[in-house]
Amino acid sequence: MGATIKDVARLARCSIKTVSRVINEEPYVSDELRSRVQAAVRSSGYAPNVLARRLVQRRSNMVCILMYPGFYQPASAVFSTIMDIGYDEDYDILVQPYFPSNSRSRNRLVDLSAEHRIDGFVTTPPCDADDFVADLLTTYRVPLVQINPFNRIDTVPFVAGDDYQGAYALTEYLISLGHRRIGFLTGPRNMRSSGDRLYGYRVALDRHQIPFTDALVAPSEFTFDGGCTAARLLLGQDPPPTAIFAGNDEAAFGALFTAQEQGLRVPDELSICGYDDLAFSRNIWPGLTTMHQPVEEIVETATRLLIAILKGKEPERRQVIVSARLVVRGSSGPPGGR
Amino acid sequence: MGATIKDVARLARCSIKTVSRVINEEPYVSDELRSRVQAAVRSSGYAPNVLARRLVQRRSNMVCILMYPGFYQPASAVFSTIMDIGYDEDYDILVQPYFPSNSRSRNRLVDLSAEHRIDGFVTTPPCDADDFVADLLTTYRVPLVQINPFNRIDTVPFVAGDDYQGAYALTEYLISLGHRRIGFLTGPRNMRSSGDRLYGYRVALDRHQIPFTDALVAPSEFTFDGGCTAARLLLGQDPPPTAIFAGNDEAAFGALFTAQEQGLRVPDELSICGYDDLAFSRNIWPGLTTMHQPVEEIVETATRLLIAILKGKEPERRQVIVSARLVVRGSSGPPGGR
DNA sequence: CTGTTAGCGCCTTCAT
DNA sequence: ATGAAGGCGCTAACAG
Repeated sequence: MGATIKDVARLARCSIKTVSRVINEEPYVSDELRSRVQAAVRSSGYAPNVLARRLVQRRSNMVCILMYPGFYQPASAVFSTIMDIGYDEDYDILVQPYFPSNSRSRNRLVDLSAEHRIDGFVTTPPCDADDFVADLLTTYRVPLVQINPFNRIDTVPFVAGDDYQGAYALTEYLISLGHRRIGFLTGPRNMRSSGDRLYGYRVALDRHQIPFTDALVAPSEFTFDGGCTAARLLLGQDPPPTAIFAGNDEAAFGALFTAQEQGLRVPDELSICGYDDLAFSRNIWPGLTTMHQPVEEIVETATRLLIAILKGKEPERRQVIVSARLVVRGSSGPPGGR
Repeated sequence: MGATIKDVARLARCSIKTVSRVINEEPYVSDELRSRVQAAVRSSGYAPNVLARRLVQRRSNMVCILMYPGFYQPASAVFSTIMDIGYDEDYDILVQPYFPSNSRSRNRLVDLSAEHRIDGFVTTPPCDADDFVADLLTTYRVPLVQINPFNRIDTVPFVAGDDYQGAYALTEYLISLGHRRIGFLTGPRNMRSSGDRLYGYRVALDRHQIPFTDALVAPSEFTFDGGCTAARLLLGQDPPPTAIFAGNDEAAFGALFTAQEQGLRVPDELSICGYDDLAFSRNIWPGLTTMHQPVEEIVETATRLLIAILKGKEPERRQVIVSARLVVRGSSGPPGGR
């Protein structure tokens, strides 16, 4: 059993409050007493009991980030960043899987908020497609920051990528290569970014006087399998598209797989682009051209925003939009390989 | 501010102890009182304060999983499983990045153990290559379960894949296809599984009277870039190997990339196999032949083992070895495409 | 500057 | 079967 504040007080021959002052770096302690306490802390191996502190302060110093399992991205790249923030700010960060509209997920969320264990939440898409999350947290008055929110609510802080701008830029890039028949793979309807990206694609076509064709838009659900199916659909057309812009990288991987399966040479016979720039996108042959979203940065900003709010430091911007950057790799080129 | 146990007691006209009995499902409460309390709980929206409970029980009900950031696998696939266990068993599960021998990581670990916030730990490779972890936790008497431990210590429970068996099986499979010149990509020296896999490869060669050649073994560090470099090295030989067995899937992805970069047809001109069966292995063209390690199962077993130990239910087996299964996909075939 | 007194919300012990 | 008292380890509020 570890030493408690009382043990330290006894060792340092002072009151527990003085010990408390020293370990919390409060002022009003004489240098001499301070160093006596510090010595006592060292010799006893004392460390504050975080649980007791949390109880009396009525704060758990824990935040929770809701993630939809099954997406590649959230994983490794992001965790290190998140946890580092936790360390800096003295928060424990709980990663919680959340399936929208799933009762088990919802119950878990209710428990976490009701039992006073979580000070604040960050949601990632498509978790917040389930209004339950925002409603519940509002009821319990637990602060929430959304990443790429489905609905941008004035009162809820968020950090989002600029999907419209990104999709516009990528489409324009393909057009500049000479492509005219550009297929597009969409994601779930309950995901804002999917809609915004489609819109960026449409506007870019429009600005360059390329007619929009319904038949060139196929649903991929933003998954690998969805990408395969959708790509097969588009490639079956006559004439087939010379380029496919998948609304996210996972779907693009599916499209790439399908193209290779059909013996198409990428990019000579077909250009394929994605969106997100997953860690894997540079590792897949021939390298995926995509829009880089600075996921680490987005997650970090959101988490810091939440913690700032929890600590009562009102940040100047509660709604942040981050732009995406084109990354050209081997999967794109001019139609017909020049 | 939520209702407390006192509020419920007042509403139900009984003592707080009775409320406590009801919410903890203890016996010795009359049916009538019990239902009165339950009604009061509902009408007040009471939920126990987990922080208070943790303090008085001197348990945080939190366990921590140490993961090395940068590996693909740990991520999405695994999290949902882990968190579900947490829900079942009423534990919060903290995922913590850990870099072996890194002082920041170490400090963080000290804090977590010293401040009474974590009841137990699970380590994943190569975190435990740093003896600091086991030493520290032993000192603080915090239970530990290791996944694929670097050193198997009698006193420390673990769950591990059978790397030797798996590598043996995969090598034998390649031999059965007719391969004789099989390259092997190794991982970091501080990773047990790397050594075991190499050993399985050697023994399989040996059993089939194929001479072991040093030049066919190249270091990959179990990363994509490592796989690229190592594959380039092997393919530069004369004659080049007809198959490459990468000690893990990430390195195999690198080898695959390099092969395609050099215009080699996989598997006709070169077979490539990996180990682990990452989620992505089926999504990369032409599909990676690999040994499937049931990662979810391993992580689940380890976590449940830890929680069982924490709850005082001594499990019958404290050291578990799980075997791997061959998964044949498009990246392997007979040498010379028959 | 330093110490004393009260809790935080809950569970444990021991009466009743 | 029920309740009263005490304390987990800490900090907040107020005295000295």
